[in-house]
Amino acid sequence: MKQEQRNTGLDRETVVRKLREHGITPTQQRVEIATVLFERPQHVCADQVLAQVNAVESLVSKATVYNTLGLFAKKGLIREVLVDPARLFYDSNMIPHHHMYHTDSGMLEDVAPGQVQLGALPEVPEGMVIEGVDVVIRVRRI
Amino acid sequence: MKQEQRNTGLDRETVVRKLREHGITPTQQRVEIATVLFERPQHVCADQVLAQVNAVESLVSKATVYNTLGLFAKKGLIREVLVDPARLFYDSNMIPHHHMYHTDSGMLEDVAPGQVQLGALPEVPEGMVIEGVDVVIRVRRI
DNA sequence: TTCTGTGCTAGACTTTGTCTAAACGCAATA
DNA sequence: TATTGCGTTTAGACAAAGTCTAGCACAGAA
Repeated sequence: MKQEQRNTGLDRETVVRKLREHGITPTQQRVEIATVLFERPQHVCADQVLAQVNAVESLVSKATVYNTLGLFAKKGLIREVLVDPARLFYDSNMIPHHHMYHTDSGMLEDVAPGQVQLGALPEVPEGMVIEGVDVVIRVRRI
Repeated sequence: MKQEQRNTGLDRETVVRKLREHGITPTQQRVEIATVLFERPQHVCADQVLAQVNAVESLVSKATVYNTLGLFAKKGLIREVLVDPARLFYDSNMIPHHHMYHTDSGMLEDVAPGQVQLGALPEVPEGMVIEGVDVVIRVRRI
């Protein structure tokens, strides 16, 4: 794999710092993937990340993309979004928010948390903690 | 395929009526599948339905199970539940409710709608309607 | 230098779900 | 009774997302 920096808005140092802040050892491959993820706020699946990372030249393998996305999600750098039964999406926007999913087009939109009033959550069983609350508003053409 | 009735709580006529009420032609296979789904309120994936339907003798093919579950969901007889990235679950309980998902065990629990106060929903784009709002509370062991 | 642990990789593999082409079933018609 | 037609079912091939395995590379410690 090459050492050159990808031409992007986010510089390498910022990405490396971000990884370190989340307890992730910043390897070449992880930095490449993180750079793609944070180029712009977006919803992506593993396949798209793989394609974007390797767009110019082959930098990262499929296994590493899957492993890395899983690691990033576990470490709280990105968030899994379950809307499409066929594939798992990842959201690089960690500011709390919900989603609106267009079932006919597959489009996924962010919904500001203020736009959905989520009140009292139910009791959580003893010894359990809430990992997250996902709200997905499914919409379609009339 | 055999004509015998499965030994269950719900009788065939009730199931047939239920299918008709949802505009579904009640074929032998569809009745078998619906019977399994409504034996008790439960969350099942296609694989489990396939196994349960064919537990005693081969009654329904894989393709038909998948097609039928899709049809039932489209017609509003059952509901798709997206919690596990690896497989699609179906919920035969159509009374509005939410879900609590145990990420470490894969267990899926119902949450009464009253336990989550969902307030004002966001504006829906022109020409679109809300198909449903899914709330999933992900919990895990401390 | 050798050992140990972590990360990366190609490619095989698994699993869920879809597709296809043929056969079936049943009702309506002749 | 035979025929036609349409929706349904089927076995098995297929597709696609994601996981696993075994080996290699590299860095730090002994």
